[in-house]
Amino acid sequence: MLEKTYDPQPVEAKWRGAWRKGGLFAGAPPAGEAGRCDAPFVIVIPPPNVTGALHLGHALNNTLQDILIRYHRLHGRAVCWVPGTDHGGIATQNVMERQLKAEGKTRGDFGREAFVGRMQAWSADCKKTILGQLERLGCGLDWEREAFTMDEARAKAVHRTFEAYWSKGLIYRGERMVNWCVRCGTALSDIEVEYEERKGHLWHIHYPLSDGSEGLVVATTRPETMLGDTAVAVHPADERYRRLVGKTLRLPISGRGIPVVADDAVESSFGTGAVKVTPAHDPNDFEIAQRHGLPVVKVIGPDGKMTAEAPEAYRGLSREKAREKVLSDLKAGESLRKADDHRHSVGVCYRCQSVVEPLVSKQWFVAMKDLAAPAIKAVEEGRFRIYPESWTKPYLEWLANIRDWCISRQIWWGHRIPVWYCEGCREDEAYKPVVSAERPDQCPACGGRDWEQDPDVLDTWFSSALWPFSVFGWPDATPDLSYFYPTSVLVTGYEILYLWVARMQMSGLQAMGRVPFEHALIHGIVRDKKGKKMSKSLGNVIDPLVMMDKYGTDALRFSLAIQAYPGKDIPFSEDSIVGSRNFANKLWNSTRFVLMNLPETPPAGGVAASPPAPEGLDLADRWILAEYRRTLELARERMKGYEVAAAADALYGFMWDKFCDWYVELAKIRLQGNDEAAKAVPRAVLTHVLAGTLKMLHPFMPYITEELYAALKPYVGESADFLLRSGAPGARPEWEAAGAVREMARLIDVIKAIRTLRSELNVPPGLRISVFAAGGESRDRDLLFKYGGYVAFLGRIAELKPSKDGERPPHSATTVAAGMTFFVPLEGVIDLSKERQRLEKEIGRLEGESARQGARLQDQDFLARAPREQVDLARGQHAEVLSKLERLKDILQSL
RNA sequence: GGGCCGUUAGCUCAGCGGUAGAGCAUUCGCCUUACACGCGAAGGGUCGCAGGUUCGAAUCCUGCACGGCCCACCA
Repeated sequence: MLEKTYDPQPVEAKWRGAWRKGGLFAGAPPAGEAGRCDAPFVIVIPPPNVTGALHLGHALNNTLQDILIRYHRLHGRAVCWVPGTDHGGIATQNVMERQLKAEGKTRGDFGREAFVGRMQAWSADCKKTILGQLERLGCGLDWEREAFTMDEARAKAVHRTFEAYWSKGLIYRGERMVNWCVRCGTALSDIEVEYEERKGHLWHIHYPLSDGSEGLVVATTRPETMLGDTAVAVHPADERYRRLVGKTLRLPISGRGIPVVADDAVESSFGTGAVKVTPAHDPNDFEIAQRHGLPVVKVIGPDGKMTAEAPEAYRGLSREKAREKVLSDLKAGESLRKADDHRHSVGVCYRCQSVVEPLVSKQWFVAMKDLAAPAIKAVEEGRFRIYPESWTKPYLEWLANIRDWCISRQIWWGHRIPVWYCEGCREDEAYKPVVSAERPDQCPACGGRDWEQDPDVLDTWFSSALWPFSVFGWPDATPDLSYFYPTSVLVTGYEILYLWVARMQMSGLQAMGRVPFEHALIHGIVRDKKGKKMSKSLGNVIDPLVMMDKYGTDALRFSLAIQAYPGKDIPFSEDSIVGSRNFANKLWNSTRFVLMNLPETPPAGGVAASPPAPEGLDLADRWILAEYRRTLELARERMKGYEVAAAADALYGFMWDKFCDWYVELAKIRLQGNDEAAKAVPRAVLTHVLAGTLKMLHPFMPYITEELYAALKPYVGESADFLLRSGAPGARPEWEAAGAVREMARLIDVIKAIRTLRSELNVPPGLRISVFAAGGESRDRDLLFKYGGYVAFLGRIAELKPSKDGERPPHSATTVAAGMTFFVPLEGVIDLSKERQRLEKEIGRLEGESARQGARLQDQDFLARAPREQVDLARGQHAEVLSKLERLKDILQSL
């Protein structure tokens, strides 16, 4: 016999081992060509970075994927879910460098090779940890396929892609304005910069003409960059400055002469309408400089300190210190005219949050326009769809306005750029380096053998972009690749829609000629209950591992799933897990109940193997079977549209409200009776519906459902080793009959009315009352007395009888339901004034409703234009309310 | 500056043309032999505001307010 409450830990451990041992999650292409017409359902995991442990975001992301994978496997599809991890470039190196710092060391102390070796060892540990945690989450990943974005096979894919882009002219190297993270010491791509509104100042600085006369005032938020100014720009149509265009200004502090130029990009209404131009440290200024042939003076170096090109007194100062000094020097020279408070957005590194420095430097880029075009087309032609659809527009707009992708990073952890420079030739202006994964042999130009590889590594997203086909062995033409590509759906958060999803689409279309996945399911971010992002510094992090320990994995999964409406953030708190834990317990106990009522030795073939004769079915049986089928259909429909949360909700509601609260209770009537023969039907129905619901819930709560289904298996006549191998749950239309849902609704109406009456009049729960029914249509009366047992059992009624001549017995309370009046004699219990109050309240409520309905039925427009069934419905409802009212008023009168 | 999403019960959210639901919280009553991680009952909302379309709007359209997010070169 099962314990009274569900204890997740031993159950989880047991099945985790059994699933792996049983090879439940292996997916392989069928040997012959025969099976290939049946497209498999395939997901590649968004590979977690090898930086640490699983967080709630991973838990959500992978729970959703596992739900889809298990759901499709349950429904007979061949499935494959590929596990793996991402080396995570900057982010991972940062974590390591922080560790080193704690030891008082830097990566420089190790040297490149030793450092990478250490990273390798450490990341291998992380990999193990993370994959182990995913398994603990219950993820049905095909463990044999584990991939890593920086393993040998993926390196091959990276090199092949680099070569392909290079030979097509899509990759180039150039001296351009990039976003530079001073702290990480590397360039970033445009989308790796986050923008934050910050308080700052708009400084007004006076630049005199070179002859010492008045000149003009510029406005800037970054005064320290003035040391690198090479011009001042004004709008060509700006009357205020027209006379100055072409003149030379004297740059304060450094004393250099710089020209005033006219450029359309200047907004006359902003600041003073005159812009200082610092081509080396501002993307706009860089463009202005290019248009006017201005020199580029780099005053801030990659280390964030002032360079040798800055005036002597500034060299070596940090950006921040330099700003202070510039300001005080300007003040001293009376050049600083004004300082306004000014809010503006500041770019920060998405990995370390430090302020990004726009810097001109030599980097590798991918030209994106030609790659983006097919990706746009794929959406327009319906080959790629995003769920929820609302992300489609931003996605397309981003692609349409795409900018070139800076792919080189000045760090050590990553794929080394496969480019080699011949020492003999590289000084040559026109020298073209050699692209090759391996060290080249002889230089084709000079015959030299002295090579140096480009020191940079590739953006981590470069290898991530290849993931959906690199995991299947591309660039080799493997059977896996032809069977599993394109994959079915990608599940991820909206925060990496551009960073990753778009780039996979582009590279997939480029390399394979087909989209890498047909659908993208975009989920939200897990936040704390106040809607704040979880972060260690805020101390609001909920650790999924702790939650799994405390409430069980299934509870964690279900609480995430039932809140995961597509695209919506999830405000998560421990409370939401408690509810799901309780639900798990509900499943546990309802199964316990069913098992208690089944024979100890299962009959051959089980109790639910063949349908009972339809005439043997009671109303409750027919009703639950109809509700069950409806729920299966609803859940499947929702899963088809990736409405995972809505599917979970449908199953939850059915299981708890319909099955447990009503059917199980009604089944007790027969199960607790003495008629042994009468027990067969509820046993069969309970078993059938419960087993099927557990199956349907299995993708959401795999452990507990596997455990419970295993206990139920002999009674279902099932022999498969795992639930997922036992076929999809089916309804039994042959067991159903029309009208059951309507009839049960009538009876539920009556039962609820009687329960309410009892509760409101404080009738002791143990007191078995008598109930007399009067009035009503014969159809309802027949139903009531035919199933009087239901009402009596659930309403705790000793006798349910027609009232004599429709009279109200003395000292009785009254209620109306299903078109009938019910009298409950309560001598000694009933408080007359309380009963009067109760009736008055009910009458008041009904009168309001009746008035509203009446007005509607008076409305000629409604009668003339609304569909017939709506009018009939309204009439029927009104009649019912009126009759209820009339009867209650009579009774109130007679009190 | 552009775009997207949201604004529904105390809280968190469903519903998205037929007159408002869930979970949690609250109140009352129950250890009714599956489950107190439970059962029964109750209270609580002019569905952000203003117009419009419609017989009928929380649901569709327009405008506004507030909140959030994404994008954009506001020096």
